[in-house]
Amino acid sequence: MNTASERASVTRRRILDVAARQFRALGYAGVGLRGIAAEAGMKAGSLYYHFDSKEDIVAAVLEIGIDLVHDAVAEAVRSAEGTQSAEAVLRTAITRHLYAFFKWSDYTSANVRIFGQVPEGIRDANLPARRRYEKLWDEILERFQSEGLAREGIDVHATRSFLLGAMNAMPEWFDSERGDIDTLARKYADIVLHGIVEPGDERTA
Amino acid sequence: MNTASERASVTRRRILDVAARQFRALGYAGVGLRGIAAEAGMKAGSLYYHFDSKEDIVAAVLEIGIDLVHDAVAEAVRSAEGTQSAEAVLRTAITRHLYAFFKWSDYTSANVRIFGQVPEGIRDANLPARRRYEKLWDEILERFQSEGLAREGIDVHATRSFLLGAMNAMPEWFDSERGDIDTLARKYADIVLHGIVEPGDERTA
DNA sequence: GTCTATATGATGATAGAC
DNA sequence: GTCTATCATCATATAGAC
Repeated sequence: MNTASERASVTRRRILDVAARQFRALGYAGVGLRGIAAEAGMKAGSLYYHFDSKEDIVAAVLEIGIDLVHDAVAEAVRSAEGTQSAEAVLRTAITRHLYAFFKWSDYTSANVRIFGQVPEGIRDANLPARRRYEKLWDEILERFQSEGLAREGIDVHATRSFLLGAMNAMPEWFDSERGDIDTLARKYADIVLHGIVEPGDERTA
Repeated sequence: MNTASERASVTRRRILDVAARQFRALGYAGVGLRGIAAEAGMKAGSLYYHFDSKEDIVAAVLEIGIDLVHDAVAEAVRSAEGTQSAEAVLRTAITRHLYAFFKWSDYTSANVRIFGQVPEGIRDANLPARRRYEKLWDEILERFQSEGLAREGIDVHATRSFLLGAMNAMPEWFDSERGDIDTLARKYADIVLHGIVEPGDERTA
């Protein structure tokens, strides 16, 4: 790679960083190319050297948003799968998801928030990445059933949707000044693994 | 009430129904007054007979979104509080929340999706209603602790955020053709109450 | 109550200078 | 690579006829 295209890549990434942050905060239609350009240090027309359209920009943001969190969780799961228990793998996956979500939260949060607002073609293009990530979580949860650890009646699909929904809502209220991700991940894992009720004879409902 | 103002109220409500549906799908900035007016069977200028501004419309949608689900859950909780167990109350609350969320999902989903996108003044105006609803859930969860039913280390605030986040994500994937709300509510309650892992000697993580 | 007409400004996108 | 200038279209909001 020569210097020119390297620098082009850096600029491209800076534009996407800005776009992700603004899409997350303002929604798809709430973000204007003039606003993105201003925060990236250029004029609106200059964006078209790096991207073909606003849709092109948002498509890139959506894809990165899923890929970042997928790779973070998949890497941890693949390396732990042979040696660690299903419970340990789930705890690691939850921790990685929350870390990724918090760290690159602009891209992943933008994906969660604006996915339903973008033009249909952009949504369709992002669907395979989403399905792939959901499948990863289904495999993590299915181990509990194949190893006979799951309570009867557990629905993997409902459990995955429940857990991802809970985790994805985290950036809306979590304050990193008042708590840390590891502690939160442990609390979330505790709930989904064992629930809030002390086991015993209280099953009177 | 005379006939004129009654009909005005009906029209006002029809406008809000349309606005809630569009805000939910397209985000705050993605909705235009022309689009709302068209679907409500009038021209954009006519909206100003019923509302002062676009902000006025979205403020009403946000408020209704919280109030509907709050009243549905609060009514069930208050009537069951003296006679039913903490677990039964939680199960009822989850069922009511999911029903309300599904039934009036345009208003409540719009609130969840666009709350972060509206002008700051509108957000601030909706905050008391949100806080009130969160407090209701905290009280439901605190009963487990005050009655000694909760596992040690349970964090009410984290649990409430976890549970509300999970439930609020439901409209994005739930298909009423393939499942019913009661079954889903039971699964969600089972997870948050007892977790996915069969109690026993598997605590090796 | 709803209409038309309009004021004023922002939007995505393009063309061509530098 | 970034700029300026521009186009056509859209936005919210208002005024006044009916």
